[in-house]
Amino acid sequence: MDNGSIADIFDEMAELLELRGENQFRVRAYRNGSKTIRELTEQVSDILADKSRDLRTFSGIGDTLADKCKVLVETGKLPQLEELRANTPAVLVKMTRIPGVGAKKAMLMQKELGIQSLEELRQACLDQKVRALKGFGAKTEEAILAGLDIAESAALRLRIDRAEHLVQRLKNHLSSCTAIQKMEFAGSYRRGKETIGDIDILIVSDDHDAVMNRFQEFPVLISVIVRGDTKMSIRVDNQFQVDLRVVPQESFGAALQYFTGSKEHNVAVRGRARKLGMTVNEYGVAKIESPDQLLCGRTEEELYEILGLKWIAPELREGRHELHWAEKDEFPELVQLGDIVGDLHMHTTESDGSNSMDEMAAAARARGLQYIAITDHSKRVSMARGLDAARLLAQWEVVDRVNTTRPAGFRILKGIECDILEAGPLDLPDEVLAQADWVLASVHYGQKQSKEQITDRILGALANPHVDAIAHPTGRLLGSRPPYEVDLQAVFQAAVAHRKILELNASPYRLDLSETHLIAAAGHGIPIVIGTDAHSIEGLDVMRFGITQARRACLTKQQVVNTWPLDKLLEWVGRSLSTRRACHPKPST
DNA sequence: GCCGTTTTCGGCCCGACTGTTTTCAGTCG
Repeated sequence: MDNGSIADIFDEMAELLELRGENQFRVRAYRNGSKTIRELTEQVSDILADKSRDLRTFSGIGDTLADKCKVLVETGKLPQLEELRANTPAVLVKMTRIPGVGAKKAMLMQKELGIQSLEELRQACLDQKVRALKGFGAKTEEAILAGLDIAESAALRLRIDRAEHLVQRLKNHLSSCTAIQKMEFAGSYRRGKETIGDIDILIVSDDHDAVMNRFQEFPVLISVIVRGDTKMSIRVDNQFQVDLRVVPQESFGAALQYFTGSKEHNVAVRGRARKLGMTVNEYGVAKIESPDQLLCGRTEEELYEILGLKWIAPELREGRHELHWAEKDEFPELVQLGDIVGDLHMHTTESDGSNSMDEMAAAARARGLQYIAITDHSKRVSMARGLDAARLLAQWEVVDRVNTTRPAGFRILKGIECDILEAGPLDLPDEVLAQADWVLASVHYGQKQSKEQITDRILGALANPHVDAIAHPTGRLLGSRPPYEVDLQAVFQAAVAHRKILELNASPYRLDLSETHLIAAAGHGIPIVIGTDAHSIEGLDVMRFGITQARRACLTKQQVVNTWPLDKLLEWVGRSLSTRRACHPKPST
């Protein structure tokens, strides 16, 4: 059983225990354990197999959870979970997805009315049976009826690019409101997560009503969920939720810190504050004995400082190691967009891109890049008019010619995104690949194959001396296609053995490798290339999403190969500017 | 269920808003 499955089981335990009204700290313990397991860079089974190691050394894992891990790895099942499942009607979990319905209300409705499905719940509301329950009323019943549709489409999260678009629209809409003195977008959007569950807006203003009235006029607003003195939440056209808070100027930093989260980060920050005799809320920091007397709160910097911490980049606020780093001011030097000097994954009109090589090169130069690789598809990707050997060699002749006329300080690399065929071999012969400056290998077909088959295909590509990197290594499309089955541990080991690079595909549709996988890859010392996979000039601009993802995975400039000068990169992959790979074979280890 | 520079027991982050209540529980973030 892999770590993800164990983590899923702990999450389900937490959900079921919560439904049963268990101690909230016990529930949180399962969630914390799940998070720790999910983010481990080694397999739990490997750690358990090593007698000199102990799972309990990882934070959040104690005697009980360590035992449960052992049972899961050995038997693939957890008796306590089976028992909980058997004794908890499945409809309860579904009911809690209705906004405003939590464990208590769900339990009560299920028990008193014998509800077995959401459809039965809908009927009970229509029959006005729900409003008769103790603690319920007409308004609650109406809210449940309205929320049933939302529950069906729950788990909706926006990709980061779509969230960015919504943020821009909100900014444009709100910026005309003169009552707004200051505005910032917080939450998981500010932390740069790959998908966003809701948008949080923070505003400083003396006129709360004016701000909220303007917010209420947002063109795609569907409904107002709540509106109080300082807080307002709306739902927009695609059921997505946007929260707005109006805070005083002197609390802006504390509020920004609080609403940026993550929840786990905030729990850690507040826990630290308590140990120091202080308490933190969204208005500021105070001593426990005089909670009304704020010590600070105007900026995030002063909030962290009073707790003995350096300011923490939002991308790092996930309740992992960031407080330890902030305490000692020993942060990794995170890669930045300005560090990027090359882009090694892009397409042109030769395959399925919409701009020519010349246009892509000019656009890359305009963005300050020093080198790019043209990596059109190989022939297997017939839908995309993939290149066979003859067309590819012809393209490379053009590249050679263009490079002689280009100004110094910019170079196009002869590249290819070569398919790893269903049966295993690469889509182009070695003698062709040997003439490339840069070879990406990737899986596009046969994604339903078994874990062994797909892993073998990728391991085969890594063993090929002409391949430099594996592109989008898990093949996922966020929100629409799960990753294919692949043994990434084996891929990481092979990448190390063959000195290969792995891609972080910066497209917001992919962001592949994921943050957790990047952390694991970096832990193995594997260099990462951040590629845009651009299919047009505009596609080059998705580099920023890749950078954010890399920063969340704590990658430094040194770990990202397209921050390196071209000479260093080519030396690393075993080529020189003037000679072919055949003359300079890559070392085998 | 986890954890420890006061602690192996007794804590565990904190506030806004709503609806159903006559002072607060439930939900959410």
